[in-house]
Amino acid sequence: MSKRISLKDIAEKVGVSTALVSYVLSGREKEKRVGAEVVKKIREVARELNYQPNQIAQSLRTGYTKTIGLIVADIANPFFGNMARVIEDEASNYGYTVVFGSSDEDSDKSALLIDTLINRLVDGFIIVPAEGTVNQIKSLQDRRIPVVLVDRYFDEVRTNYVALDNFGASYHATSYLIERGYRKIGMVAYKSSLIHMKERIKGYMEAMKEFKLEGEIRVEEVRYDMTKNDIEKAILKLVDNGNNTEAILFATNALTISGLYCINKNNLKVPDNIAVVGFDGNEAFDLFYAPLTYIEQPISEMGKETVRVLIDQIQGSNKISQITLPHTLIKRQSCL
Amino acid sequence: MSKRISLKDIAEKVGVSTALVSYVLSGREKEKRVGAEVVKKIREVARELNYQPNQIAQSLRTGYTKTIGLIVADIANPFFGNMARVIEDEASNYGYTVVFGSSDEDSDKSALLIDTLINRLVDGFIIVPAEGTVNQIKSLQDRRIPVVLVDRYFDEVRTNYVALDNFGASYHATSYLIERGYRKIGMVAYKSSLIHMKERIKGYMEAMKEFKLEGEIRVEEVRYDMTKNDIEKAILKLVDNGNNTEAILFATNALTISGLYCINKNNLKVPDNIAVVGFDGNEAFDLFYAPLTYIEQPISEMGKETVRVLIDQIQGSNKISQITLPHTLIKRQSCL
DNA sequence: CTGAAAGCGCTTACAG
DNA sequence: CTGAAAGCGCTTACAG
Repeated sequence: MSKRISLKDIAEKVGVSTALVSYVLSGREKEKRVGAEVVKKIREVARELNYQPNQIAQSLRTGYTKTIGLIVADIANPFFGNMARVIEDEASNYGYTVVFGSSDEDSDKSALLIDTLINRLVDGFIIVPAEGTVNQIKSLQDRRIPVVLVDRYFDEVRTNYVALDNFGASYHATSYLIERGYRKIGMVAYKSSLIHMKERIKGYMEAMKEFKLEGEIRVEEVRYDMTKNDIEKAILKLVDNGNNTEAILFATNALTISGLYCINKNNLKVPDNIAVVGFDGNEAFDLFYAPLTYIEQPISEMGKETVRVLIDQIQGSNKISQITLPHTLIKRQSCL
Repeated sequence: MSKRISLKDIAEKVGVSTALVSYVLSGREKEKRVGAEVVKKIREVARELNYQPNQIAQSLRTGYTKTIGLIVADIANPFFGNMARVIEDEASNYGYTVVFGSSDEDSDKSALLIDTLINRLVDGFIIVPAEGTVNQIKSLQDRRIPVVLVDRYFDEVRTNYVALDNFGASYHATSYLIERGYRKIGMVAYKSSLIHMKERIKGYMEAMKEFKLEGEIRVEEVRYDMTKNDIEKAILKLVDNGNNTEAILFATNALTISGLYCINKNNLKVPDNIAVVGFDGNEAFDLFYAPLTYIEQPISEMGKETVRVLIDQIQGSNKISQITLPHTLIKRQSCL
C-alpha cells in the first residue's frame, strides 16, 4: 500500500535532480563537489522518508545483484546446513545475500537450479557439484560467471575449489586403525566418479597396501539413489558375509549414520564386534554410546575460504585458487 | 564475456519489434493474434540463441521477483534445515526461489535481514520470528508485504501462521509420562515470551495439575544466549539438587541434545536414572542407546502449508490463515 | 496482425 | 557545483 520511496521522491522534495540525490546517497558527494547545504538537506529528507534503495533497479543498471547462488546436495543434511550457515555469515560480511538450492546429487536438477539462478543474475556461484555436472561448470566458466566449487571438484577442468585433503584423511584414518591392531578393515563409500570420493577410497587402499593388507581390502560402494534400506543391506554385507570385518571406515556423514543404524539393528556392539570411523561429525556421533572416532572437516574455514575466493573472482580476479584444507582425526571410543 | 542474449537481439534477427518477441515468448501469441510464421521464427531464433529472460529486468518492470525470503533461527539447526528443504522444494513447484538468512534469535539481526530482503524486493516472507520482533512483523503487514510466520507467532497481532499444537503436544507427553508412573517430572525450556514456548510449558503445567502433581512442577528456563555449558549446568540442576527428578521433558530439539550431553557426562542412565522425552526428533534420537520417545512435528506438512499460504497471499488473497498442525508422540525406550 | 513508446528505479558520462 | 538524458532489459497500454 504505502508506496516505496524512490530517489525521485527525495529529489522532488528537496528540489534537485535524482542524479544529485544518487551521488549523495552513494557517498560520492565529495568527488562530485556537491554543495554542503544540498548534501545535508538530501540526507535529512532521505532519512525522514525512510528511503531504501531498490536493489532490483540498482542491479539492472549496474549488472551486479550482490547475491550469491549456493547449490548444495541437500540443505537438510547437517554437513551442508552447517556449511550454508558459515557461507551465509561470511557472505553477509561482504554485503552479499545467499540464495540456495539442493541438487540431490542429480545433474538435471543441478542444471535447472543453475539456469534459474543465472536468470536471477547472481553475481557468482558456490557449488557442491553433483556427478555429471562438469559441463555445467565449464559452461559457467565459458560465460565468465564466477564459480567456486566446494567439497568436490573435477580433474578434467581447471576451476576454483576448496576441498579437504581427502586422500590424506582416509589414509590417516585407515593407518590409525591398522596401528590399533585391526586388519580386516572395510570401507563404505558412494559409487561415484567424483574426486572427493575417489580420493577417500584411494587413501584407504594405499594405507592397506602400505601395510601389506591388500588381501583384506573390502570396499562397499553404494549408490546415491539407493534407499536407506538398500544402503543398510550393502553395509551388512561387510560384516555378515563370513569374512568377519573388524572395522569399517565410512566415507561421509550420511553413510556413517546409515552404518550406525545398521549396526544397531543387527545388535552389533561398537567397538567390540565392529570398530567404526566416521566422517564429518555431528551430534549423533557424540551421543552414540561409543562416541565415534571420526575425520573432522574444517567446515568453518572451508566456508569462509570459499566465499573469499568467490568474492575475489566477482571483483575481477582471474587467478584460479585451488585450496586443500587439512582434516583432523578425532580419536574416541569407537575403536579399541 | 559472451554477452547475454536479450529480447532485442532476437527481435533484430527476426526483424520484428521486441514487443512481439515478448508476447510470443510469454505465450500470449494467441491473445495477441501474432502471425503463425512470425511465432515460429521467433521461437526458433530464441532457442537457437539460447535466450534466457533477464529476471531482474522482468522484476523491475512487473514488481515481482518470484523470490521468497526465508528467515529462520539458524539454518545449521537440523530442524530448520529440514524445514528449509521442504520450503525450497515446495517453492520451486510454484516457480519461486528462496533466499535465506539466520536470525540467531536476535531481533537486531532479524531487522537487518528483513531490510536487506525488502530491498531485494522479495515477493513475500516466511519467518520463524525471534523474540521482540513483533513490530518488524507488524511493519511488514502495514506495508502490505505478504508474510507467513512458522513454528511461532504472536498473540498481539493477527498474522498468517503455521504452527504445532504446542500445548497439546507437551500436555500429551507429560500425561504419557504420568501414566507410565513418573511423578517427579521436570521440564527444560527456553526463557521466552514467544507463544510456542509458553504453550509448551503450559501444556506441561496443565497436565501436572490435572493429575494433582502441582507440587512436583519443576521448570528450568534457559536463555537462548547461554553457552552450551551454562545450559548443561541448568539442566543438571533438575537432576542433581536432591529433589530427584525422575523424568525430563525437553522443549526443543537443541535442548534435548544438550540434555543428552549433560546426562551422558554425568553418567546417568536413560531411562533407569532418568527418563527423557525429546522434541522434534533427529538421527541422534534414533541412535541413542535408548532411542528417544519424542514429540514429532509434521515438518513436511508444515513447510508445504506455509508456502501455500504465502503464495496465496502473494497472489492477492487477504484472508488470514492460522493453521495448527497435530503432533505425534513417538514412543520408544527412553521412558520405562 | 504489428510497432512505437513509455516506464519500472536506478547510475553515470556528459555538458554547462 | 548541478541537471538533462540515456540506458540496463523487460512488459504493456495504446494506436493503427
